[in-house]
Amino acid sequence: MRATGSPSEWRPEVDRQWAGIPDRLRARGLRWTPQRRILVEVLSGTDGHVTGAELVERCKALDPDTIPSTVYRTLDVLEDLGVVRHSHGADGREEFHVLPVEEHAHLYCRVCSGSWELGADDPVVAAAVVAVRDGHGFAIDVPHLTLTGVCAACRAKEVDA
Amino acid sequence: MRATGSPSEWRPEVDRQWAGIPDRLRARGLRWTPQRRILVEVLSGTDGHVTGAELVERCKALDPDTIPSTVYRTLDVLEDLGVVRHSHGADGREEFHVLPVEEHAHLYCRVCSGSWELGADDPVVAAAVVAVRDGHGFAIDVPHLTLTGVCAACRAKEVDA
DNA sequence: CTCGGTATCGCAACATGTTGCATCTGCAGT
DNA sequence: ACTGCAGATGCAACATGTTGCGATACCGAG
Repeated sequence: MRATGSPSEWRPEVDRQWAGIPDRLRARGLRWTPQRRILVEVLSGTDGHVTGAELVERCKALDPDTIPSTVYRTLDVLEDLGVVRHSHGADGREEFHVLPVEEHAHLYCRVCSGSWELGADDPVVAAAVVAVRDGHGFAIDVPHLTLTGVCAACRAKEVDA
Repeated sequence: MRATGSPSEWRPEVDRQWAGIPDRLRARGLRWTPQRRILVEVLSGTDGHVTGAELVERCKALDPDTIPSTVYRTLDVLEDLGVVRHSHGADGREEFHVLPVEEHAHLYCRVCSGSWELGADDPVVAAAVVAVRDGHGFAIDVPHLTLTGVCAACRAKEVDA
């Protein structure tokens, strides 16, 4: 029974995650609504990071009647489901990561506003996580982490000035 | 000429820092205004962390005509002067540190909402700073750093559940 | 297929900052 | 003391979320 009547192209790993969401909601006594469908549609076409405001915009593109508070509340629900994760960027704004993505932290340069990812498997990150856990009993949420500072390029320039 | 005509008690280390602010502003072509005097007065009586909103409230207590945007703009100026530093708490809200305080990062538990300080001289922090600098050429702003995660106590409880 | 409970929605008000602009004022120079 | 002007202020509008509440509609049971 493979590909029986499947319309457009079928990307198993990706689509299966989104297809299961309605039932995963109902299994928790939650509901599958048109508004949630819109947001999930937007998320399924999103790669990497997005701000809350960006998601609201993209939902409005699909449905001009989109209400921001509904989007934010749905994002909370989806975070409980493990579909997205949020962190706060260097400016304090919300930033959402669509899963599955490799867990990663961010480096943000306050001089040039540039941003880099730091994989959770980066030796530096891994060492810090273990050190904080052993030294303080504290388990860090790596993906929630943004390190603010000055990047190599900007540091070089500052020396000149 | 010691304590000549000094009214109330004189706390050299503390008061001198605040007393120098007007001239430090003028030296940069900036101005010393009543609104700034109010904010500096509030800051001089503040210990540790405060949110922006809290500072606005305290200024309003001294002068009901206080305008929030003026407070925020003055905080920017004072940050340039090195009088305060800001970071973003786990919820993304602004958090100001009144100097001089030892540089420190924060641990924030997303389960119990507890918060702990982590000194810049903490071996874990120091090691991470050096590692990121050597590994990525990136200089971390330690005081801007908030690590979100789960504290030891809450981790113990989660195992039970 | 209808019904009822309750999760969700839409909306309005609020919280916390940020920004543009016309007006005002601190203060350096005379 | 007076004056000019760049730096500050006040105000209003906006950006990004959050929250309370009454109305709506999803969906499991009968």
